[in-house]
Amino acid sequence: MNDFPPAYDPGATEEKWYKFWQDNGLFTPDPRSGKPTYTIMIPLPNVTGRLTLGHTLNNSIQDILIRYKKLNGFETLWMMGMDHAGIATQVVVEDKLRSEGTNKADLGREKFVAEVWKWKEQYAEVIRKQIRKMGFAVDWTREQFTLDERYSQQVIRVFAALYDKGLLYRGEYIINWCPRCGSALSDEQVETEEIPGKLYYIRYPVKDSNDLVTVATTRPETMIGDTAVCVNPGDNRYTHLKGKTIILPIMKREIPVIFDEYVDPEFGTGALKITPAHDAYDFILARKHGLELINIMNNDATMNENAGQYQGLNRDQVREKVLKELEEQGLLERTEKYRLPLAKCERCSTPIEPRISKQWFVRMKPLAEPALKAVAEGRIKLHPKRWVNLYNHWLENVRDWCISRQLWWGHRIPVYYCPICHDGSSETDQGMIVSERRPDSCPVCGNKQMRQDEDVLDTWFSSWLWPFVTLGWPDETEDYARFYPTQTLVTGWDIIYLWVARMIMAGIEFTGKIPFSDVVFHPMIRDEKGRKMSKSLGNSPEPIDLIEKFGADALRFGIQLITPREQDVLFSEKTVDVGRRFCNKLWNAARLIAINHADQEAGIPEKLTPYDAWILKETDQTIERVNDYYRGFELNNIARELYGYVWHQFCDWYLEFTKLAPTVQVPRFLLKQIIIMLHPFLPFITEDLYQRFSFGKKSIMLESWPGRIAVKDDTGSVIKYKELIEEIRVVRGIFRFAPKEELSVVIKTSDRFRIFIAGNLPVIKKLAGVGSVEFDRPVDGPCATIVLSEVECFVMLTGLDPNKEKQRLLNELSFLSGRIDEIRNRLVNPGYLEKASEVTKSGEQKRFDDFIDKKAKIERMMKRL
RNA sequence: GGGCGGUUAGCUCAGCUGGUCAGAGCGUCGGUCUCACAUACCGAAGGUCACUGGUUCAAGUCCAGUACCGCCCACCA
Repeated sequence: MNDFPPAYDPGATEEKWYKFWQDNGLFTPDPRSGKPTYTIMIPLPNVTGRLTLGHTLNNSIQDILIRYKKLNGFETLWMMGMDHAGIATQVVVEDKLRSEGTNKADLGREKFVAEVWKWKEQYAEVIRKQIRKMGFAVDWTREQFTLDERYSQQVIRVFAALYDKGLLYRGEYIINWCPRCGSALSDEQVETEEIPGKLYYIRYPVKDSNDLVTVATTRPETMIGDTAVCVNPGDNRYTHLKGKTIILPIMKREIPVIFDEYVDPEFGTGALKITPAHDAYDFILARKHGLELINIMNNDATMNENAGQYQGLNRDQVREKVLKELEEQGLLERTEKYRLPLAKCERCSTPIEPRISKQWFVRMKPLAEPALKAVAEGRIKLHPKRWVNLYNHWLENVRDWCISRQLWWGHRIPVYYCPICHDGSSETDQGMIVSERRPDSCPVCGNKQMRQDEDVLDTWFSSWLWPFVTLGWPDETEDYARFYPTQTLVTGWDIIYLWVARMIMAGIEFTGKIPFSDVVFHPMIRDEKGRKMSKSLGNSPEPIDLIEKFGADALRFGIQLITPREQDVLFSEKTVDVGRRFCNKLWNAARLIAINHADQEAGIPEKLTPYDAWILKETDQTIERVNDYYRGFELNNIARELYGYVWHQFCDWYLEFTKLAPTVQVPRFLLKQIIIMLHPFLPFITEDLYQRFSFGKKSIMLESWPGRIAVKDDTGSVIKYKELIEEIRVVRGIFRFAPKEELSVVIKTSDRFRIFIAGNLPVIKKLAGVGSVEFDRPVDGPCATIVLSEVECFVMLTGLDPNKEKQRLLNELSFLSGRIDEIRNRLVNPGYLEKASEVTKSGEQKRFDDFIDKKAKIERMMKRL
């Protein structure tokens, strides 16, 4: 057994088998096979960084499903690819440049983009390595990147198509502006956090009177851009302000008082200052009431020329100065503590500035309707179901999607402006062309200096096309015909809006088909104390480190084992260690079979030993349960089920039996079934064992998933035998028999079971430490009594204290009495008799009889002590 | 302000359509180096299933409310 070491060493096998699979094209499907297809699109990782444990969880679920389906005869495709991740990537590259003492402005657009490409190449390789290490069966031959040439062309095409359909528009609106990234963000790319802040009460003088109106605001600095004060028309306190003009303090600007139901009289003073260029709702009010818009900020959130003496200062500095000045003028009435939501950039956590800006938007309502229907009609199923609520809520209230980004890294917007004909306004399309290709000249004036829009598209504007562009759409390619629509999407719920809903919309809109039929949401990973994983806390382990320490299989198995269905995962290394030990257990079980059953066939013979029949029945039940769990995507329960079956049925009992009953026939057969069932979770070790045992196919990946096993033989004797052995072990423990002391037992039982025991004496002797077995002999002297149905077993207590045995029996009796009373009450209950099913009733009755039986026997045994 | 999820042994979690559902793993304690595995084996202890009502012959299991924990959405400055 030199080549079968007693401990499993993942490091020695993993790399080899991954290469083996890849070299043999096992990850690459054949579109021309007649098999049904099963496709999963990987949620494209950002090239920005390395994969986290979250990816490990996410991807291993997909790998398990892919491998399971492949074993079940499907032509499987797991599409690999990465996302250019516009802002995220640009941010990190900018940081890198800064640390090198340069910046993107110095480089210029072209050089900067080239720099990002270099970065991308480097990090894509890190991600690929991580995926290989984990054993993921992604199809490398089809790998794609959202900025690949062909992919980019389709993104641009889609932009033009949406424009032609009237689903795109450009306009000046309040958008979320990240001053740090210098770009617009979509609503979904903003995160809000509640922070302690203050509510400032500021007095605004009324023109031509001594009146003052007090407004409440959390952002006093924006008053520089105020263009009105708004009150509720039903608010009696302010009716006298009708037609009045306010003198805006500091700026000395005259602004009107407007009336709108929007204002809540209960909040603050009931008077609201309106800053249309820097607040989303103020902007809407301004449009409604025809107010002036004053933009007071630059791109980096410093004040511009409209801010007068404050020009050049940043937001915090202005706030301080404005407050100071107001105070000096006696216009700051008071301040109070207030918790307010602060909107921050998802990527760099800089506070968002709502800002007027000219951007491109997608009209979402028309896209949302069919997407809602697809889920409502069950054509797309979400797992767990409860996510449907969230999905519906977002789509029913969907707002238009701001897709332009003021970045350089991304798909440049295919819009061209004629420097002569286009007047720069957003209201007219004069001199503006939306085109997949750069137009040679302006179709109106013939000018050849057409200028392309400087902006790029939101990353998600490319990734929402992922399921079909990767397969060749819009061309009717073989891949597209065979693998689209895909089947399962596996993702975290955090991108249900950003990605899932949008893919559904895009799929239906552009291909006319739903892009996938099941969406499996998995929880988020937290550390063992329930904290979010983050770099700063240092609680985010590197998957690669864990693989090196425990093995990839161990990591995959452990993480599935602890992933709950409804709650976040609390991760700790301990769980990976459980996986590691499980692998070692499996390894050693195989090793035992290799030693003891080297020459056996890996099939089921005609005639079974009772042990074979018993374990085959257990195996069959396990297969059934595992299949059920797969149907509901309950991978945690599959891991649990297989763990329990392999360890506690197969190893603890069956393999022990095989040592004592050498006529057993199915160890090799079972080993083969077991490693096939475990293969989706533990690809490396199972392939390694498969090859060691030469089970037939070139790779375990080409095997077939175990079918159900029909077992006709009665397995009752083995089950009873196990119980008897367990009970004797308990007696050993209670009476502190020395480990090597051999017990003498006398057994009274039915003829059948007596014959069974007599024919299998080595088993009870070894597993229960029994020296002599006698049947039906009168028992004399103190003994411990074990009562099972049809069996009485007396363990001779030579030299031991019978009082302790009495105590045990008393305990047993009191337990039984409790159970008997409980069931009796039920059985005489008229409601129960009327309503319980026959199956239930007969089961209960049988249990009742068993207990009564046991009790009577124990009572008899008590007398004997 | 709406909405969702969770609350079961010390810890992390299973418990589907109400009647063997009071479970597993880890941890703890006691005992074994038994020739596949001490990365193991054998055994034990530990919970009135968050709380309060209700439905039912019968409730971790269904309903309502309460309390904590977590999350999502929302234009109250």
